[in-house]
Amino acid sequence: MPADSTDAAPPPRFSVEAGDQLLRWYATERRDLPWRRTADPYSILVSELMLQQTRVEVVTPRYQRFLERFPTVAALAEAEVDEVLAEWSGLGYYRRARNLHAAAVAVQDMGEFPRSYAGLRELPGVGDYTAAAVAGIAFGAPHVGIDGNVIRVLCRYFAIADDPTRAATRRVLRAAAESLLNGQPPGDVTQALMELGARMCTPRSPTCGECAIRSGCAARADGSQALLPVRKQTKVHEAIEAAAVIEHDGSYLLTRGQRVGVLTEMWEFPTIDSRTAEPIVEETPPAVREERLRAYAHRLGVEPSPLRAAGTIRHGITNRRITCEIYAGNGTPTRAAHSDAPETGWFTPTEAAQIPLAASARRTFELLTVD
DNA sequence: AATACGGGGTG
DNA sequence: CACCCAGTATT
Repeated sequence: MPADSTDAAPPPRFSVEAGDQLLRWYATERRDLPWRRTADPYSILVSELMLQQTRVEVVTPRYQRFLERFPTVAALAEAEVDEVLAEWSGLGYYRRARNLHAAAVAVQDMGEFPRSYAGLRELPGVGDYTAAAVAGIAFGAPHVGIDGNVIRVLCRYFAIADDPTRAATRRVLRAAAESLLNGQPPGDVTQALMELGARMCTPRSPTCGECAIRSGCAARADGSQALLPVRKQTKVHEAIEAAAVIEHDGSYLLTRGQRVGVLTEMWEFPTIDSRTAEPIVEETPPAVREERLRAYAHRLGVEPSPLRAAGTIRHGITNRRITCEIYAGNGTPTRAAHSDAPETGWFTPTEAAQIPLAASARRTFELLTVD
């Protein structure tokens, strides 16, 4: 034991006054978001899955559209996964869409919507945060959802400089958050903390002078708000790809299943990189890239014309930054694809808008029509 | 505990 | 361009 263990700091807790200040601020200043207008657990679950690692501004229009298409658990459970993925296109983290569909099927099988943290936690795609948030918001259960916003607010308010990804730190944060549950509606506690994190206690340039709980904030007192929460840097890998845009009678060749762990069910243009059967690396000359792409197209059962360089798109998938060169030309389906080739299809741009399309492919379509 | 998983908005 | 977002599942 360290020698100073006897004067360890008391566990951080909110005062009753701070809790009142926070909840009063939330009651008057909360944004009118669509998922705050419903008490339907299914709708709230949809919003929470959609909001995982995705900003409110991006989610809002997509949430409305999703619920118009799949208005109930039953409607979603009866839909095909492909329909759900198509509706999810562009939102990223496509496992969420499959999980949401599977969760709807599970709820149908259970006969009723799980109302407890433990019951919700069993649903696919529902982790600690989402189970706590839905339990509190939809059912008034005494749980606080702790997401990135809440972690930031708590680490600053209590000047917690420990790594918030550590289990011990998470326990401290949870206890601190739950100290707000004293007589307050749990759903409002969660959403008030998140709202504060999104509007005042922002990652950069927080507006501490306007914050509802600035008087008790330890980071504001010592000026450490810009340094909290602490985080370790993530390493980003550079990657290079080449994609073939092959047209035939107004339709374009797309594939899916060409990658291993990523974008497995999303349609893309045929793409090669350093790890594919027709590899390219940074040093590969353009003529060889074009040749490898044609070889790939050949393996897909297509006889391509020579391909011309048509531009470059930059995009990122999680920890990779990708430079993708586009090579465009014509091609004719000639025979069956090689047995281990990925799934292929020909789509007009209109048809492509209705299938699960990776964002890079959407960007590529845009690049072509702008020319 | 570390890593993979999308995509986009923002300073 | 770096950071990071209403995180989860897997290793």
